[in-house]
Amino acid sequence: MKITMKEIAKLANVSQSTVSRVINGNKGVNEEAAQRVLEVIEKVGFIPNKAAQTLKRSKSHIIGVLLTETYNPYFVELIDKLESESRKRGYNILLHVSNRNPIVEWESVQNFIARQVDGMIIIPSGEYNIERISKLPIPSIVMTQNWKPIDSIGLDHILAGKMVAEKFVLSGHKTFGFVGTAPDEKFLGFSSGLQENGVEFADKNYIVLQETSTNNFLIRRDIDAYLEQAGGTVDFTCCFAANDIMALEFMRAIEDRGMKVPEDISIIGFDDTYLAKIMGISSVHQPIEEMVNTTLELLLDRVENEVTSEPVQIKLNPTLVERSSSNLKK
Amino acid sequence: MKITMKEIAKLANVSQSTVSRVINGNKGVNEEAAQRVLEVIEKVGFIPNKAAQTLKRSKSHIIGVLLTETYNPYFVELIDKLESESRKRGYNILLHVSNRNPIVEWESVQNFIARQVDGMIIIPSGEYNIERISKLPIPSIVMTQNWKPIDSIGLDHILAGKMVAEKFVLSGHKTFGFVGTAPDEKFLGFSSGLQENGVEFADKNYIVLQETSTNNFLIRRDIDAYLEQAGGTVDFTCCFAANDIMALEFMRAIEDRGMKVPEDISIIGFDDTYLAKIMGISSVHQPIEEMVNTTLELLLDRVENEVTSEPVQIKLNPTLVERSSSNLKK
DNA sequence: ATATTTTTTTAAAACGTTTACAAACCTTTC
DNA sequence: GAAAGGTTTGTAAACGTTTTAAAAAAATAT
Repeated sequence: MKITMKEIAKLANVSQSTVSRVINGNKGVNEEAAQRVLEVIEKVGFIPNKAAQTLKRSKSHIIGVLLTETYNPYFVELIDKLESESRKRGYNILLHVSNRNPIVEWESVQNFIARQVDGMIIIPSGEYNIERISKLPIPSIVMTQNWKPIDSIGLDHILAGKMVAEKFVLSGHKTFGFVGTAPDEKFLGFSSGLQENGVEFADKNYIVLQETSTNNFLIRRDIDAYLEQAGGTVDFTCCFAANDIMALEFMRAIEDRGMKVPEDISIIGFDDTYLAKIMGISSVHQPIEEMVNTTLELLLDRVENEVTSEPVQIKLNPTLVERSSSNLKK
Repeated sequence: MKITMKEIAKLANVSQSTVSRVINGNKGVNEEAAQRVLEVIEKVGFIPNKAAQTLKRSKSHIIGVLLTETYNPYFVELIDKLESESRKRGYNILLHVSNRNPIVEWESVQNFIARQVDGMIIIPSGEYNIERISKLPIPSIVMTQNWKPIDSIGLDHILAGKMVAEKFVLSGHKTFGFVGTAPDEKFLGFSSGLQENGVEFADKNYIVLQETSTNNFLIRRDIDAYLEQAGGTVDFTCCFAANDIMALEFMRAIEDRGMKVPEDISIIGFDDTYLAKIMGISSVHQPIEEMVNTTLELLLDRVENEVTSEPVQIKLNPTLVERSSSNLKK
């Protein structure tokens, strides 16, 4: 039923290995014979079986990409770029989404292995599986945050937090808010940045969001809950949000309650996704293009050159894109 | 280097075929031997090579998913659901993005074939490749719109357009706007819906957006251009947008110019993505869950049961979710 | 002419599985 | 105690490629 190199060989009156050579552009094939083979291939529409190639070559030209979630447009912009850049380089993308479930995460990694991926790009759900992933014989790289004993690439979140803190302080703000899930490097940077500038972050101004991957409406729910409990207002004049959706939802929530952005409250988000651009939200820029290119370069270098140097942690520098949601001094 | 069934066999003191039987849970293996095999597998962490399995079984358990673009959150919600549901059913996702380029689209399909996917789910860039895709020996299904000689599933866009038209008319509107790329079924339904209700759509109220997949900022640019040319205002009191982003961008654009939504203009978007939910935009709902489930059911039925009945076109019914961007009569 | 080198071709062994078939081993049963 | 039956096991072929090693053919030199 299915057409294979064997039939091509028969039709072109050569041996199978000759067909293979032609397909792979190997030297030492008579010009005329090669022509005949190509014609037959064209005529019958033969497409080589990559499962067989993978088996024989021990190379699949597949990259496993594991996302935590898709509700954040940032990850989507990332995967879009990843797909096109990988394809350009001759690799295809096998996609998994862990929904921040460490068990699913590990299963996905196992699946990648079973599928013989040449490399894996992982946005981890936490540190749960980092250790064992780093021990795998397959090149793997962690994106969007730096993790320790593994190749990783990400913005310098600490620095980003500090940068925002400094901006706020220099613009005259005295009280500060933060929207995010459990305290992370962004928050760490933010609060220590405040300290370095002689002010203190007040814990009650931390709007804690439940960690969630599937349902972004919890964000608004948690923000509303916070605002209700706080009496419909807020004890700070500027606010840093851990991503653009949070920034947007926070903005909508306080505007619904009559506060004005940026007059009453300045807001800065994170990721600089199209959401921030559309909505005019100031945001810490993620250089997606640079990130993807660097990631693929490193990963494919490991894949193709069997380099086994120490894992590296690549930190990218944050920049702030100012829009109408914040009123900052230059 | 790489560990195979052969070593497992040796270590467990059985033949390779026995190992295979154990792994696949086949009957006729001595309980004690099976136990031994499982222990060895566990101990050395053996994972069967799916490339070899694919080759032998002529079944990859991979589904090729081809998207046009990712800027529209609707497609993202779709792919997220597709990934999780496929995984639940034992299939993995190979992802391609065509960026509405018919050549890339066809290359992706060829790649799917080479990769031995069991089925393909395609959001097409147009009709360019539909014909030849429908002729492939691999089950394929087109999503989000109905296309003719191929399995397809999508909202009834005509009906959706009519529904919106009717809603607007019944709510007392007399002038109507539309935001979208080249006229499609949504617009067709919308304008014929108006006609059926005794009113006419004025061509000058069609805000034409350049077809684009990579850069959503063109949307705002085109809307601004239209508004400038129209003197900063608009000749209609209600507007239907072909997707939620367009609705959102249009809303922002007219609000920036001092018009009020919904007091001056009612807006209804399309897809009912989280964007619409967050921003309070009325929108025609896409039943993503139902769509994905129906798609997979049909596709996997074709894959697993070799059913070769005629292609079907499945039409889903639109419903309208009303939010604060429109002021409609019940 | 033949010997030598070079080019082109083929046959066959892998890659890691699954599976049809046959062999070996137990039980029963008469 | 042998025939019949059922389990369990192993051998080997196959899936569709790539690639090595060797054979064949062609080209060149002597």
